Amino acid sequence: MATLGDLERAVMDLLWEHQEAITANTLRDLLSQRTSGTNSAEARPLAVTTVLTVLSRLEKKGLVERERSTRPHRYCAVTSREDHTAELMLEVLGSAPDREAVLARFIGTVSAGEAETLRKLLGR
Amino acid sequence: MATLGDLERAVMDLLWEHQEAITANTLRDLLSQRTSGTNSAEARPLAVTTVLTVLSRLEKKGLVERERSTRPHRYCAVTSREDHTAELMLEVLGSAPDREAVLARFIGTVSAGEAETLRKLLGR
DNA sequence: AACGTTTTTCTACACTTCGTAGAACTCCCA
DNA sequence: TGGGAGTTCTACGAAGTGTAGAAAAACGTT
Repeated sequence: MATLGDLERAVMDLLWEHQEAITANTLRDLLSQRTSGTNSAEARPLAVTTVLTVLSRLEKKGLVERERSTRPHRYCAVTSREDHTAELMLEVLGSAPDREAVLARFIGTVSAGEAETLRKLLGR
Repeated sequence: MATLGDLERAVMDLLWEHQEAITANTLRDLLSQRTSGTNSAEARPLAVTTVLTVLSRLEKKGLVERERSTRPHRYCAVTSREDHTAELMLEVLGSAPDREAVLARFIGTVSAGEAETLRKLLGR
């Protein structure tokens, strides 16, 4: 229950960037901007229904919450990106019977600066 | 390119448990054992071709290597489970623009014993 | 060299997820 | 109460996965 598709991912990224809840239309516009830079031929923007479908799926997955009170519904991410990512990492780690060995490998790969941060976070 | 299906996962787990390369038939038997405990009605064991299909797919994904020299081919995992898991964790972390914030959340969740291990691994 | 057995590859199908969006329905304002 | 904005329903194609039969290849034995 972890992986997201490309579009789902893009939507989550936008929701995470915005602190405020936003509408499907706004999202559609933001998505168009995002891709117009990448693509040469100005790809056709997505239909709003497409965005709404994706939002519904994300809602079902528990990643997105919607305000039904306002007329154009507004959507926002349930958890912050950091929390979500950290949770994912734990999910990956969780399935291992040898957590410490995994952590050892993991630590060996983070950058020096990050190692320093970790040291501070771990205290003393 | 990260997620595995249930059967793929089960096969990888068995390959990781075995240090030696093993055949599809052996795997089939091990898989049957594994499920017979869980399931009451002694589910029908998998066909060998099923196991072979899964092994081919895992090979294509670069997770499994096969010895073609011996007649019943023998299969083994390319990387250890720890390495694989650590890599997955990095993959998850990698997509974050705020790696340190993620690490902070992550660290906050590991057990005290693991935190101790991490402290040692980080040195001084 | 031919046969039967074992092993591997090919082909196939059902089911799920995801991107994509039209059709149909619901709301609300003028 | 009619029309436009918004939402839900329904649908379809592509990809990935579990599953395995059919066909092909390889090998040991006579």
